[in-house]
Amino acid sequence: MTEPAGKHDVFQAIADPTRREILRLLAEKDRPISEIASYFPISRTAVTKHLHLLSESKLVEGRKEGRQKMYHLNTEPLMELKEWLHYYERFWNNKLTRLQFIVEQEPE
Amino acid sequence: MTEPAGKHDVFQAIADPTRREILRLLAEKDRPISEIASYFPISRTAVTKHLHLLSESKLVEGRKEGRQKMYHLNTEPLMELKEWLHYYERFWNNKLTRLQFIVEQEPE
DNA sequence: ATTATATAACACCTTTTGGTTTTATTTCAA
DNA sequence: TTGAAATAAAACCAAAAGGTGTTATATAAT
Repeated sequence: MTEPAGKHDVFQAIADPTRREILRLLAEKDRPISEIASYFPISRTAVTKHLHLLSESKLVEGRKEGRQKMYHLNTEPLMELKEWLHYYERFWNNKLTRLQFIVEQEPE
Repeated sequence: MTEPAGKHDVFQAIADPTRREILRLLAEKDRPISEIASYFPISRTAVTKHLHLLSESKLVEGRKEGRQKMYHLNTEPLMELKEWLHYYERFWNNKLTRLQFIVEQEPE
């Protein structure tokens, strides 16, 4: 039981470069939609859609604050990604082991 | 200069569950197209397309072997993902720090 | 009260994605 | 050499993705 995943999982969410950039912006601090949108050449509506999708995958949360909506980063879902990646880490380890071996064999 | 990325980067490549499953299969061992396809309910042609895309992002390599084409996993491009993830690791660390604090405060 | 701000909710458009089927081409095997 | 196996290549299709613009609606500020 790994979560229903609904249709928009983390993998989907981070596939788009604009969305990754949004996450980056929210990593610095919480920001309202209009501020986020100001960083992109696309329409505010388009940014809102990206935020909705990121919301679905729980990577961001929005709270209403006066007349603006503040968005906040939530990295917890990235754990799934980390775990997924971990499975493939042994391949790198092998490579590192091999690299280590080569380095150790190198003459002065 | 992080690579031209061509249009199909790693993030895109792993966004699709079928493709992730293909990677999983190739992690066990090299396999020919038909064998890979046998694990999915979709057509062999569809699987081939996924393999092409994975090839573009260098996550797999195919070599012709007799009349079949063997595919091989290459995890190196996943490094980019790992680095990307690493940026967000500090948030987890913060959470762990907070958790640690809570646990330490807990009475016997 | 009125107006400007910030967002939400629609309707709509174009390209990409993920899939199909059909038609070659190459290679092994009988 | 004739056929079956394995893939490649092409044309096609529906749905989703990423974008647009327009029209509400709620909130602040004057």
